Amino acid sequence: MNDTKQSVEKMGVLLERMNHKSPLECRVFAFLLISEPPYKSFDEIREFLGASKSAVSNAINYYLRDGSIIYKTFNGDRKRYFMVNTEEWENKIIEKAQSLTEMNQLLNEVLKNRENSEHVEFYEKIKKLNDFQTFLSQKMNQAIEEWVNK
Amino acid sequence: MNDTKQSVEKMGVLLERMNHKSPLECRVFAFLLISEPPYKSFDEIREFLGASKSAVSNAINYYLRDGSIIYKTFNGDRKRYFMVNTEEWENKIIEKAQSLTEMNQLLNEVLKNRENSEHVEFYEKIKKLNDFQTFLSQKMNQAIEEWVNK
DNA sequence: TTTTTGGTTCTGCAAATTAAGAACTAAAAA
DNA sequence: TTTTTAGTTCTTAATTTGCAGAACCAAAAA
Repeated sequence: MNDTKQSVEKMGVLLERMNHKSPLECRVFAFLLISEPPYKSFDEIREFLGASKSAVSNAINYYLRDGSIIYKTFNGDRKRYFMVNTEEWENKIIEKAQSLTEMNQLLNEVLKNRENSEHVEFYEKIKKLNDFQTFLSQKMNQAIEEWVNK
Repeated sequence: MNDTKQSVEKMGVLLERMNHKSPLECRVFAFLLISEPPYKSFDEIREFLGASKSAVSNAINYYLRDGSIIYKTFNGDRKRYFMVNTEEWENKIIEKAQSLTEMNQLLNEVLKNRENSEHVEFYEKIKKLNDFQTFLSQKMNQAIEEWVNK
């Protein structure tokens, strides 16, 4: 149990770095990832994390809207039980892999601005980076497709 | 010129999202990416951005330490001229690409915690995600290697 | 009908971030 | 030697973020 708390903190920190969300949001997600059972009620989450209702409510609703978590209910129990939506997570992985293309946008903007630049060698270096970047994006898309149709 | 200001803002925003640095830091970098010539003095940067010396000083020193920018000097001119370090940028692209492996760390932590879980189907789904994730990381590393040794 | 449950929304505070401004400094120029 | 240049560092102010606490609300239970 205390073990679980430590794991939640550890994974929480990882999530903060990866997903760029607030500490509490990350801990909510981390908890749902390793809690047994993998679905937990509002109040169980709140109590485990020792956080306020408002903070938990906002975190949960953020994830619900975003599709990262879903909830199930049980007969004769008014509570909602929240759990990680693994289907959506696959999409998130794909998105992340494709986020390399943001870099492409940037590099293209640079190239556009430098079309008529006197400083050709700088232009060429940026172009090279763009080629590398494009190459990686392409390989990633191939890899994703390969996995999905299999 | 005003065009340049707009481009700097646009790229600045992109950089904020991608690199998670402060607005001014992002604008300094954006400016160096498209300024003509591609090297600019402290004061030229400060003036173009309409920012304070302290803010510009801190931004520049951040990037210098981090390797993202370098400077050159000219005979008979005491000023340093700062420019984007394209070599380092390639490394940054690689780092970013490899950050997919952070996800692996997380998924492994989840699996470790769930080894003895009753909820096998959830475990299996996470395992599947981990396999996907591992597959992508591997393909990414292959792609990087392929590009670098070529 | 009143009370309880399962939350949601509003208000406000504390901490962190961001950047301005002014005082400062080391090296070069005059 | 004094002054100027090219920044750096320190202090402070303004936002922004993250969250607690309390008031609130609709549906279900009593």
